[in-house]
Amino acid sequence: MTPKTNPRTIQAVGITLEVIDYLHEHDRARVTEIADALDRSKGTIHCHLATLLEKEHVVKDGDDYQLSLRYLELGERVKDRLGIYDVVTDELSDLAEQSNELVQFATEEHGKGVYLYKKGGERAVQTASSIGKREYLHCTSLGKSILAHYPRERVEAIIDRHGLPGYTPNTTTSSTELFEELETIRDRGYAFDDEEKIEGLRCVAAPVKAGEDEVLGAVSISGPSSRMTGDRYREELPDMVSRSANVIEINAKFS
Amino acid sequence: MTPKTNPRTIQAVGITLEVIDYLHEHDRARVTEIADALDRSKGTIHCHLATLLEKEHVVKDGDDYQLSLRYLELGERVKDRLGIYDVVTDELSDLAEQSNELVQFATEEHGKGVYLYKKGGERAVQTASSIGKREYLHCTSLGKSILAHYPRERVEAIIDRHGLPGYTPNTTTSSTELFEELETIRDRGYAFDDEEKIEGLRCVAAPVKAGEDEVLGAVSISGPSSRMTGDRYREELPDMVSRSANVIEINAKFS
DNA sequence: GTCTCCGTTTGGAGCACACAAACAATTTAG
DNA sequence: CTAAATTGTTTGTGTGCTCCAAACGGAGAC
Repeated sequence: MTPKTNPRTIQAVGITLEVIDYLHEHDRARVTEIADALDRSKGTIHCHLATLLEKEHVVKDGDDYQLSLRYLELGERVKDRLGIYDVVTDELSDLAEQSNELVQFATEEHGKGVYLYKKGGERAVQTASSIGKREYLHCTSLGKSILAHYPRERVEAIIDRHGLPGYTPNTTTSSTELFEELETIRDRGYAFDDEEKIEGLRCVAAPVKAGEDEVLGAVSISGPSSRMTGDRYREELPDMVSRSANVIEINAKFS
Repeated sequence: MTPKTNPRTIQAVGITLEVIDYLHEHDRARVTEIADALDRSKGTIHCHLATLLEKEHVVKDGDDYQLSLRYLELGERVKDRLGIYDVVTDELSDLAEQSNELVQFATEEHGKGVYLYKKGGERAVQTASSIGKREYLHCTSLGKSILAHYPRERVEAIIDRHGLPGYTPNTTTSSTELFEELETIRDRGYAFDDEEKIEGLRCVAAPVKAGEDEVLGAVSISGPSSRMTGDRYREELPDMVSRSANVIEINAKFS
């Protein structure tokens, strides 16, 4: 498919990024701990941390290292760049109140869905996902509603990269099946997730588009299967997410 | 003073961090632009960006590169780690409403003040500072109220590193003078900024402490000198920030 | 006291990185 | 429309940087 001679990559930088990821996942860590985890010598990790410290990307507290507040700054900047963040938060607050369920907004990056905002209604389910979390696209309503509006070759590239892992009996793991489903979703305007990622959880999602081709992200409502039934699941909630997605679309144009 | 043999640092990592900083400051950039700015060859920057891309720390849009949403995730995690973020936002909302001025919260890192939250009251002044922004400590009320509770040698280390640059005629640029002022602040419990950073802007700040030694940060109120006069400037507002700082202190213990 | 575990430093060998130059693909000039 | 000028990308190459292993020094543990 893609002959793609591997682009030359820099080992030292790779190690540092692994160190950053490790600190991200463990909050704080010491030299030996990281060295063991990444299978590198203590001296190597020490040098990398010293570099990160000099550039103020980490903070040293005794012998513990943690990511510095610089990442707060970087995160804020990335968030501002999105442009639609404020619109999304406003609209999703309303939607959470209306539906009394968990509502979320996600966008695609590097072939995965990235959750940008979530807001729980009064009786909303708790989920592990939070801001910045990454998730497969093929097994969530958010993901499928985004993929439905991508050109076929882009979807194929994503499948090539990440595959179609199955989580429950309902997960779509065949690409031909997925493409059929995406077509239905594109025509209908919204996507369902009937316990495809987590058993007992049903979701509905609608895409937020900018123009004809570009997809900014998607809005979803999630709830326990016991509450997501009949007309509510098949009509009311789809209407609600579609309306919300539309509101965001319109407001996004003016920001 | 500090013989401090320079800890060995990794050049390649340094370059990548400079690339990240450049992308942070310019939102999006191309290879040649970055190469020129950092005075490196195109090929070099290309390799670094390729590495960042593979590790999904940047996104490529045509020939433009930008920081990926991964930094949103990293930023959220760093924010969560602080632990007092929610307490601060709640309390500062109240304080902004009460005072009708700009209120801010900052903490110290690498010898600079880092703004974590700001909230404008109804008539609040606009400032350039926003979340994550770094500022010298010696010329702001926030900074001075933090420094006042640091041991002398720690303050000296910070002065050694960053100096005492002057911004207005009122800026304290002498270290002996600064130490005298810090003593007064420590005894009094709050700090003033009388147009020491920006002409026409006065501020009051009080520290948020955890135990005897540790300083979590500081709360400040800022406003135009014309409104910050007499008893309001000298008594009312200091009382308000002190009370707010206290509320945060107490709530921080339980989180 | 010794022992063991840290973090840090050092020396050295191998190869990875940064450069320059060639290449390809667009865009601009004319 | 062609030619020239910029792009981004690739490749080859030498140097000097990185990574490792081992030694060092300090902090607890017992």
